[in-house]
Amino acid sequence: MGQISPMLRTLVKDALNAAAPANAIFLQGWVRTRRDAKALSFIELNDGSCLKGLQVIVDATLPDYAEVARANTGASVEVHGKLVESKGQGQKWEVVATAFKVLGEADATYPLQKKGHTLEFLREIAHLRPRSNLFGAVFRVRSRLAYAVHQFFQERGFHYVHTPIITASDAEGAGDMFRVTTLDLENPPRGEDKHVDNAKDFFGKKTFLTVSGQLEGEIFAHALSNIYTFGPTFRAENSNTSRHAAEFWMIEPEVAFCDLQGNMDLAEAFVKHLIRDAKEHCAADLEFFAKFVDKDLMTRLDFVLEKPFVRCSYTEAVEILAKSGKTWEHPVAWGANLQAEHERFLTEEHFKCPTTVYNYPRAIKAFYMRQNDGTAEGRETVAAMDLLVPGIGEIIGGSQREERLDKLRAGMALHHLDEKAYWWYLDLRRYGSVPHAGFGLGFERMLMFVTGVGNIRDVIPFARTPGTADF
RNA sequence: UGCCUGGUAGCUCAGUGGUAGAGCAGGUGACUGUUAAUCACUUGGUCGUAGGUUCGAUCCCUACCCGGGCAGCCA
Repeated sequence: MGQISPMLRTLVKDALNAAAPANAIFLQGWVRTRRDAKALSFIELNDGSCLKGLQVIVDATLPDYAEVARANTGASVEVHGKLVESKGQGQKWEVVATAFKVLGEADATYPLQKKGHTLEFLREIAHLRPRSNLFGAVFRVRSRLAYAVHQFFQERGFHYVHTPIITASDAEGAGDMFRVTTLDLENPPRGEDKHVDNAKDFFGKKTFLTVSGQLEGEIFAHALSNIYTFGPTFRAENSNTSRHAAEFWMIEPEVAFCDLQGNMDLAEAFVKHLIRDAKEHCAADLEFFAKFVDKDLMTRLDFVLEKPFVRCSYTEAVEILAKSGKTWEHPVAWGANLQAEHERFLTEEHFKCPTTVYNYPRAIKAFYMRQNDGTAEGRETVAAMDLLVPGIGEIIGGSQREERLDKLRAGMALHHLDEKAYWWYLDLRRYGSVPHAGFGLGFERMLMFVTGVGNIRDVIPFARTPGTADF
């Protein structure tokens, strides 16, 4: 790895980082652009190993020179040659070819020409866009951060739990679910009462794609103490925004013997770890984003790394919003949910910093969140938290969970949930219950924050949004 | 789902109530250690779909389809 061999393929990344010239090197990749001169041709070769390409010189006297005419933008090629210091400006190393071969041509219909394309157009060619500078960089960062997620938790003694993708829990309150069925939709089996007989379905009951692994995660936190999940999640909501997708990846740690404070500490450390890791391991790609996507990217990332996040209770937040002198499209009142405009004001204008809002009104939060003790009549709160970041809004949502059986049952009653469906969840409170807490981080939203890319469709390889499931 | 906005050449866009242009890509040629190379010439479009208004619609109106933005829902 990282070696230059005359026989084995060398990655462009390793060639560019070479310490010394090499008499023989072998490269394979795709042509980004070709410039022909009278006596030679210049070919920029990219293989996705890094942002930059490697300049290949093919002399017109080379027996293989006829191949160069076929090496248009997008073609795949292989090159044997010498790695030498460049005679031209703009790059340290270049390869003088001794043998040159086109493996797969790309004719004039190749859509990714060497010019600016809109993100909208590139989405329509999602099978080719990873070959562009921007998307190559985005998906290298995505890969690296997925690794960093595991690294962060594994180094802290967390165990990775694979929670189910198909679930029968149909009321977790996290959103509308996709139905999973093998029934014949044209002619489903029907019972005596003419209703569809779900007992005849594959699993013997109604099943769905998961909206969260949290409840199953809690089971494992009650055994392995510190766990996390990292997998695909599905929401059947008709959301048409730049930060919602029907299929996205979520990271959900769940920690036994942990309260809301510990949860907020973990969330902050986690976000900072991911940013630090991207800066360290994806420096060239981040510089590209800073240059072409978001001029303020580096300043923002540094700022987030250096500053402690602001923590602000929901009640304080409401007071700040009420006193701001702003006119709100959605009125500010204790008991109402904070709207995007409110969250944006807090994190972008008031605090100008990632902000964790905690202790939300009980009535607007999920049944499993822990009821805070000693709250005023009519102002009951739960130990919930949302981490808001400038530009994106909510990136993390979490809470301390209700570990007391009687309080949990009261919460379920409040939300009109059937205890029978949650018998195993209630059992966790019957047998060895412990205070515990966790959160969910939207992986794509984190990627948007780290890359500056403004649309969730552009940080996931093949986006699934309402009306679109191509590729 | 609601509101707003757009759909003109392969791509990025301009344009006008009298049936259309530029840049890039493509083609031809010139030139050059070039670097989104440069220069000259050149190919290329039933102006999203269906109706309507009008002597006449790419332009105005309506509906629909598709893209995008914002909001709600949330991660």
